[in-house]
Amino acid sequence: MNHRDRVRHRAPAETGGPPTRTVTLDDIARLVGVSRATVSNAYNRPDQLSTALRDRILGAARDLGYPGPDPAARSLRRGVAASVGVVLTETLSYAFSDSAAIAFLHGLTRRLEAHGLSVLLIPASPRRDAAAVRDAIVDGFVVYSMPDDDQHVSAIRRRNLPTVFVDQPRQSGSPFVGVDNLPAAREAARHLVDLGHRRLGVVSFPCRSDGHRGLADEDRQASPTRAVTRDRLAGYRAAAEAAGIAWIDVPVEERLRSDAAEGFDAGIALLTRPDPPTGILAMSDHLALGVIDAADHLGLDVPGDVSVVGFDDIPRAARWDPPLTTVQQPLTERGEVAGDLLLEALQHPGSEAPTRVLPTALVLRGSTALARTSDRR
Amino acid sequence: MNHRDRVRHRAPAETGGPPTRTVTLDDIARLVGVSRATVSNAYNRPDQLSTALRDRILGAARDLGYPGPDPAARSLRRGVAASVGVVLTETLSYAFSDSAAIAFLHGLTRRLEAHGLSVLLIPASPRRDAAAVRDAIVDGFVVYSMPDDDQHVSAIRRRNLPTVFVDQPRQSGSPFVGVDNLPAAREAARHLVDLGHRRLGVVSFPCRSDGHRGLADEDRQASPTRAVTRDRLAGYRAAAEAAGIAWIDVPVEERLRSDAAEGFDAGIALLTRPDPPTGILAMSDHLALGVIDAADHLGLDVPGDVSVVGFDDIPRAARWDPPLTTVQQPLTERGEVAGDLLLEALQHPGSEAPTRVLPTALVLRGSTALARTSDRR
DNA sequence: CATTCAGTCTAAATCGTTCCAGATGGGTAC
DNA sequence: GTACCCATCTGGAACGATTTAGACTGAATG
Repeated sequence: MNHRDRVRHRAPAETGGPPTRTVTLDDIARLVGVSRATVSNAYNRPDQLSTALRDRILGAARDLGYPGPDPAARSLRRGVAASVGVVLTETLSYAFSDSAAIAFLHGLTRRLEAHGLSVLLIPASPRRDAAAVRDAIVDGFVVYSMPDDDQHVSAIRRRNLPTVFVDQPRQSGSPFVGVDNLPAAREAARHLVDLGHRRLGVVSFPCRSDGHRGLADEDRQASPTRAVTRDRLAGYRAAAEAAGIAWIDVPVEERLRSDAAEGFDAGIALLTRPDPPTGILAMSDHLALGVIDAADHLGLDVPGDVSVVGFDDIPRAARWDPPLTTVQQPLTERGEVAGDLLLEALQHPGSEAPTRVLPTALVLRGSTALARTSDRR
Repeated sequence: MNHRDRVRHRAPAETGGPPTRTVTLDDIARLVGVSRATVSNAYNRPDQLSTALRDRILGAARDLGYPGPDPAARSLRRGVAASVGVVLTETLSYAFSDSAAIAFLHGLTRRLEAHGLSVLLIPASPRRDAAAVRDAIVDGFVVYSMPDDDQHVSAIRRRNLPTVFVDQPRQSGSPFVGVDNLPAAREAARHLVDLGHRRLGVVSFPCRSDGHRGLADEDRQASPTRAVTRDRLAGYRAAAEAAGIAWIDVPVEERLRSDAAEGFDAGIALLTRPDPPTGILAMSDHLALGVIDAADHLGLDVPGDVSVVGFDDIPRAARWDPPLTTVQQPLTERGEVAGDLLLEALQHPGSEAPTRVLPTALVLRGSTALARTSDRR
């Protein structure tokens, strides 16, 4: 705080004004004896001034310790941020423990960095207000699987910037990329039914963001706030009912996060029921792998005693013991497509908002098998 | 003069001036008939005006589709960005394929999001210029294992913002967090030597950013640009020479990235030499796992025919077949500490710059064993 | 000799806010 | 009636840059 007016010419901030920079364009201009415009040009348009003068300016800037043109001021004036905001389900750090989210970010950044765009990861946990979204200095947004009623999403809508929605209901006029969750989940469930399983169980994402952990009653199942949850649940149910299984008899264990620990917990809960399921549908591979661990822990064989189906096909799924039967979706590609769509929207603001639905495929591996004859009823 | 000024009062952009916002604070102020300051207060200091007026203002804003105060302008005026820039080795997308980087980001974001800070991931591949760094609207930086001579790093230095350096030489006055790579690597190599291995091989990170892939000659080994590479190499060497092994006889295979494919490639190269090593030191677990695959591919047994030691102790290492002997370092904690240090530096700009050296530990698992008696010389 | 021109450089307007230092005006205290 | 106060609201000066239009050279052109 002491040698600040080594450079500063105006009066020192007296009444605690806004935090001031130590050196500005103005200071350089004054020192060299040229106009601000020329200093600006020295940085941004080297062809607009003689090399001699430019060197003199840049030299003076170095001497004064000038940090270069202030990015905020530049962004304000130019109207461009050169960055893209990303908002993900749950907390920010959670994204780095979820393979699916990581793969998505991998694809997304691959596309965006090719255009020199930075990626702003915005904290958007349900408990925080939307200040971070309002203050995000970005040219556009990517919204990844957020609850429908989330305040961050509505704050983003209000920002009125190009926005790509991933795996959630598309908003009018905004590009969308995702998979068709309902039929994909239905196929997974039908697979179990076809193998003769009649007693099913589900490990689900949260239906609401109220921190509930345990069985989801009819009421909760009625309207999950995230589209992914809603659609997969509906898919499971459709296949079950098509096979004549009463949905009310299918326990749905709701868990807060998508990780193996939660999956384990849910697996224990399901498999220690009086009449335990012989086929379990998990909404993610992380959860499914936890369920397999739980079966293991209880001395049950997978797939001998219980079959397990996941969702996502993360790399680890194929290497697990037993290898996981799961619904494959193009995780990285989703990110790439999201990047492409956003770049397109940034370049042609008024254009049509495309919808890209990516394919899924049920991958049969070792975690599912025919139900025991005795269980088929 | 009709209602066309419902939104914009100035003339439509004629000569392609700066991109203008559709609606500004000014427009709301004019419409409601109050001053700009009052509209600003409606957003930022609700206690400074009557609820009635505030509602009227917010209502008008909604009617006009006002996106809220412009973040760039706000940031300029306030002097705060509410975000932190992160620069990582290699491309941005690469970070999402490297468990160590992911764990780091996990820890970092966990700390930063608790304070409502966003994280700006800045593309800093060696091939790009430092524009993204110069334009980054942030309050501080985190620099993660970058080459010493990197232009992005010098651009960050010039920005003169609080900066935390991770796993690379600390810059004067800046906080640092990392591990002591030299002794850690030395311990890893000594472990092999103690097991009787005399013919060693190394799989290394790049010594320079020139895209070289293959054996690193003496010259290249002399001064790797990244501290991590430098220190680990020196550690391996120290242990080898202490055991009387001539370093010139130890093949160092340099690879571009830290992943299993590169490790596999390097493993093949080492193990198909005329006099193949019986003990291999890899600078990361990703590389080490690739080496194990390579041995497998060649019909060699690990650890029977060749011992392998990794570095990092990523989650997968313990679950591999055979489980990997490796140098454990606190991956997530490094991120957390980096976050803490940066938060501290942001809150107390002038304060002492702390150095935090985290502990490492050699974890003995199944990928290393006694050298065959015939190999011990 | 007048004209054009390219190369440099400058002045002033602007980007969209926030915040400080009052102004206003009605109510309460004495 | 005067003094004081509190709650509201306003004016205008920042914040630190970019950009457009034009001024000033000296040289080249016709």
